[in-house]
Amino acid sequence: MKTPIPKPTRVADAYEMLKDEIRSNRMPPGFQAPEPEIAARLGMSRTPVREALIRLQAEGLVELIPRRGARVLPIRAEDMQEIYEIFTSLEPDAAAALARTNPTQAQLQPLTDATAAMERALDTDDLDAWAEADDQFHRHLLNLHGNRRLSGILETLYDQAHRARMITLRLREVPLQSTQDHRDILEALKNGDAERTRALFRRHRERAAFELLNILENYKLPLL
Amino acid sequence: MKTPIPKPTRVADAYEMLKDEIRSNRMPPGFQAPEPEIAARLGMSRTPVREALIRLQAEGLVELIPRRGARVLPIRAEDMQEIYEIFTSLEPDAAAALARTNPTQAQLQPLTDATAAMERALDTDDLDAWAEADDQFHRHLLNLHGNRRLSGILETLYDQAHRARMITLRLREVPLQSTQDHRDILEALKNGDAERTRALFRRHRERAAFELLNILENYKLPLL
DNA sequence: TATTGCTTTAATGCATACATTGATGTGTGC
DNA sequence: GCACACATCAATGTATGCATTAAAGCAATA
Repeated sequence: MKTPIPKPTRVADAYEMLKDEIRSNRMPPGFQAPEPEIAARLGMSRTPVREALIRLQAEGLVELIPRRGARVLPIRAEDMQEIYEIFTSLEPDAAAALARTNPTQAQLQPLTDATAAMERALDTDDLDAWAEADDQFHRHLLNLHGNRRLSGILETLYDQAHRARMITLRLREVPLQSTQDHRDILEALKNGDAERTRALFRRHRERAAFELLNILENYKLPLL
Repeated sequence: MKTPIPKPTRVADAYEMLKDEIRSNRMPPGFQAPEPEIAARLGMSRTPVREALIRLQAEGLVELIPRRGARVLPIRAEDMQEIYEIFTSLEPDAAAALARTNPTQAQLQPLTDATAAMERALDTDDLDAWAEADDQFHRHLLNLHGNRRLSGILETLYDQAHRARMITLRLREVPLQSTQDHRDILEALKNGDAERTRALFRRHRERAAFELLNILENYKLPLL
């Protein structure tokens, strides 16, 4: 029995390409273009592009404005506030639930690896790698927890937050504390200490939100 | 300045109609039909139907199976478990945050009304009205809290859970406890007691999940 | 110059056409 | 009766055409 590999179709291509352009800020916040133009750029007709855009709109990355085309959503401090509030609610509970299952070292390996990668990245001053590893930690944690809907929701929000994080990444202190947070959380998970895991995670997200929002508000970045 | 009223377009119609059919179980879990058939039934071409279906898929109500058409997702106990776990994480925090703002009686009026409606519905043995009022309570609460993304996420999940709730509504005891929960939560909100609000809400959702899952598993309902 | 109204332009929303390709059914050989 | 190859059918994925209508440009007027 073969696993049905979803054949890459044009809609899927358009979706991937556009999402990548947006995440990478190559299509910056506020960028706007009519469907025909995007279609031309992607070398396909309007139909698959339109369908991809509908998905991206549902995921909160673009806005479809009648007669004006698709607009890449701006990065507003309020949006990040909303997003981080949700992180702060969901992730600590998910992590605590995972801790309660008394996961084995082997199971936690992806998290150990991600944490190690974060530390390595700090040593080599590679902030992009750091951000990537940080992301991986959070995603793997959710996978381990196993609630697929929860994963889906949070991944959508990670995508939304990604651009802001990349922009602010170099405007703040080296993320020593954040890296240490991960180390601590991992430790609590290994010990199966649910309450400690939850508390640590909550603090982790509260701090992250505080830092991010400070930067966004102080620097008044050109995010529209 | 006039508020731009989103003119009802065919896609929007298709979306609303299909969503309504699904929520009401007129298109029952497991129902499957090819796009052309749905389009014919709605009296429009495939294009708007397809676009509506893409949205509904993103919202977890249908599944688009290549060559087989759109399929209304089944109601599985595991899905409800996932959903209620998310409720249990998000709503208590949101309610606690609201309590922390020391809301006035006037602000809480929609919740008072909803609670009263629940009690009235119990008196008159109108379970549908009860469910409706229950829903309203939760939605209004989120509105008051103000995190739009949070509202969006939870509303999507309410929709997903709706069908299961309606099916099980008459298979369980009269929801006295649940109604009382709302009364208590409202009281805690009025008192601005964040921690009590959170605790009550969490218990409320935990109990609801327990009951719902029990019914789903025991009755082995034909939900596929 | 600012305002109003008209003309032009062009993007969307939708319908339709069509090629591709998986699913279904039939017939043949064993 | 069963398996397999093949022919048929039909649904999707995509392209394209077209009417509608908002936006932008322009002109005439105050």
